[in-house]
Amino acid sequence: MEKQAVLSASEWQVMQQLWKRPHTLMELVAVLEKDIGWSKSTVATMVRRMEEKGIISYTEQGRTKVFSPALSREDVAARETNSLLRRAYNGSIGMLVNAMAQRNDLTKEDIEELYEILRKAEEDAK
Amino acid sequence: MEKQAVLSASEWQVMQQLWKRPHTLMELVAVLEKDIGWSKSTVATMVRRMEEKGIISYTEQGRTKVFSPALSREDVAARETNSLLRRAYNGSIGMLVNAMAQRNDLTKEDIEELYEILRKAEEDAK
DNA sequence: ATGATTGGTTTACAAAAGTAAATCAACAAG
DNA sequence: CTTGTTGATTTACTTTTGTAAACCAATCAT
Repeated sequence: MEKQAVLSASEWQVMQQLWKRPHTLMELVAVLEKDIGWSKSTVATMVRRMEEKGIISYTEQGRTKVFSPALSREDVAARETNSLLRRAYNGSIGMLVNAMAQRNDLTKEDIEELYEILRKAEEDAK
Repeated sequence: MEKQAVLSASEWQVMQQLWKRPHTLMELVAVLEKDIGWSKSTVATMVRRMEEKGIISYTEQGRTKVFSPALSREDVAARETNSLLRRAYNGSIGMLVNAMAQRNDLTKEDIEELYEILRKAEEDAK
């Protein structure tokens, strides 16, 4: 079966950091140890595998590697969104929003914001 | 790391069938073999594991088990949606729709449909 | 130079997921 | 009754993911 997610939950953790700015391995270790309790080796393994998969890349600064995302946040978000739409909502964004509305997961503010977004989208479409 | 998805891609395949109507193992084998080329044993293993996890349940008709979903489509969809929103869009549905608009993933019809949905949502909120 | 520190690599192991062959039990047909 | 079929279970192997201990090489401080 083909994967449905671009990134696993763990990979997201690493990417969230790298999307803020590039990090050395040791910088990642520091923040991920603190935030989610990963050991140094765990972080190192994640990083190595992600590099092998082409999810991240690095440049060498002397003997230190500086890692950066090889996928943009926007791109990953869009791909996972489309994948979810296909699987769960027949590909229809309307169905998604409708489902949320039905469950009262939309606040008044959400609705206002959405109107505004649609207005802008129409404008841009012209 | 905690799971981000309620169902794996393979589990979705099984659920898609069961959400149409209950199936016996052999009915599932027939359709999944045809649709996605799974062997009988593969289907059987999937079904057993999903039953163990409590994702599906069954009643016995004589010596045949009839399987049904133990989770509603709506519920699974909502949970995966919220999980995606949190991970990829800071929890904001507005950001999601905006991202799609930005990428021209919204057709004119999508936009019309969304307006309609928002209008109804407001009405219901009253 | 030498021992501690720092940055990185190797090796490892368990759980989950994907995939399926082989086997078994019950029943139907001859 | 024997046997082929049908429905189901057992067993098994591989890949991916999560997690980390051990180990090594370079640099720094004494």
